[in-house]
Amino acid sequence: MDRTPGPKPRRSAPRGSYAVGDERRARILDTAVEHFAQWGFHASSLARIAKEVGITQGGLLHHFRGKEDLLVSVLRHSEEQDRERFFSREPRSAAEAFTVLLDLAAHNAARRGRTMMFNTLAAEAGDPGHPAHDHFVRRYREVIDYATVPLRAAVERGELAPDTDCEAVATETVAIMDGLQLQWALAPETYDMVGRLRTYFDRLLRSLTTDGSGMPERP
Amino acid sequence: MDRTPGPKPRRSAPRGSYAVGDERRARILDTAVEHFAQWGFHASSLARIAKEVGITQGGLLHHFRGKEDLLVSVLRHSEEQDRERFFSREPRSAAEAFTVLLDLAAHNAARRGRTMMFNTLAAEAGDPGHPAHDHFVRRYREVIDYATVPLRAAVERGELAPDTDCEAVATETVAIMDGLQLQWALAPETYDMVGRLRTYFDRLLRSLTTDGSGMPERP
DNA sequence: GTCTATAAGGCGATAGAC
DNA sequence: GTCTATCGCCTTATAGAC
Repeated sequence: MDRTPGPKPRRSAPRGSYAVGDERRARILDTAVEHFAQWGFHASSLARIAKEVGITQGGLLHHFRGKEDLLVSVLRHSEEQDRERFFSREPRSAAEAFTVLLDLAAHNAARRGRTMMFNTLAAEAGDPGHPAHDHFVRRYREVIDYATVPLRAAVERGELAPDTDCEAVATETVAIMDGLQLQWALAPETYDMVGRLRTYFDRLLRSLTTDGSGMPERP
Repeated sequence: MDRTPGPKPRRSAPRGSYAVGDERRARILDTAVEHFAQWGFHASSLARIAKEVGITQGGLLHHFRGKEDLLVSVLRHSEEQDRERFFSREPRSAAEAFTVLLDLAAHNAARRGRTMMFNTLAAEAGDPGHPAHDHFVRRYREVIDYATVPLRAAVERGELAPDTDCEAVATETVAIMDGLQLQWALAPETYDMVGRLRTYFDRLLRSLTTDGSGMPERP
């Protein structure tokens, strides 16, 4: 489905033979995403994942210590990609920050498996005993903190109303994105997730802006 | 459906509980909620549910045809309760409609298992092969339609801005509630879900209210 | 209404061959 | 790096006793 474009030697890669091994590893990760999306963590099966990759369960366990290790690896891998692609530099205005989130939503709509995986795992992880519980607690803390920064800066610059509760807006923004993703997942072909999000940002920004100007033109 | 041909009117027995024979059935439903919450559908186990109820798997299967029947029964039972409690009469204003939703959020925060079950199942059901897929597609359609009605009425009465996209607002409101529930589920003791929702409604209602001064025009 | 027994199969993890 | 074989346990569903 989606090929990871940048095979970078994260661990010290002596001799080229690692490239081959890493590609198999990457294929396992991609396949695991689809399975965690459809089955969640508990009901996913290493044997089924391995079979789809074209190896056996024993072969898969050469690359990952066990099921939990696979899950954590998948989550880490996925989110590192996103961090690089969307959150590597600071937006220069609140409107630009929202535009980045619209790009993210569009990207998510283009990778159904990964998006559905996050829907399912984020929900499952509410159980304190879930192997990804701590991961998601930390993730939401980070994401909301990150989204709060450009809002605060915009308030400082007088771009947004001075009494804006930036963390509340950030929380709400993350919630809306998750909620729309949940609805989108039920009918991905017909549901305009990005359009819904744009409508929301449009009104949000208008209500936070003192002079009543809305979002900039869409890219 | 199982047990339909009973002469006993299980439905609308307003005096707080079930006939003695159906009490076991109700206990199974309650227990199943907790298990579907923690494990989702696929990874839940009839034997574990039965054991917690205090019977065997075989005993449980006397009340429900199989696992899917149990799931459908749980969903139907849960949502009928909510429909009666929260959505049996039409709100008189947009503000009152939002108040009902705040009550619902407070109620959800007070029944962790059921709320987490809906988080997990709604996410899992994105898979078209999931036994609750059609159920959730229908449910979101109904909920959004239902939420749209009082908004349209409020626009007609001049209570809200005439250019309000009522279905968009309804969609967004449902999304926010789901998104906040997802975050709440990760830390139910410390997360003020109702407060967050109230903050959102406050700003939403303010931005939708026509007070005659400088409401910017929008396509 | 609940039990036991059983069928037929899937699970994760480990061990060792090559 | 991948295979096969295996362990012990779990799964849903059915059949029949009481």
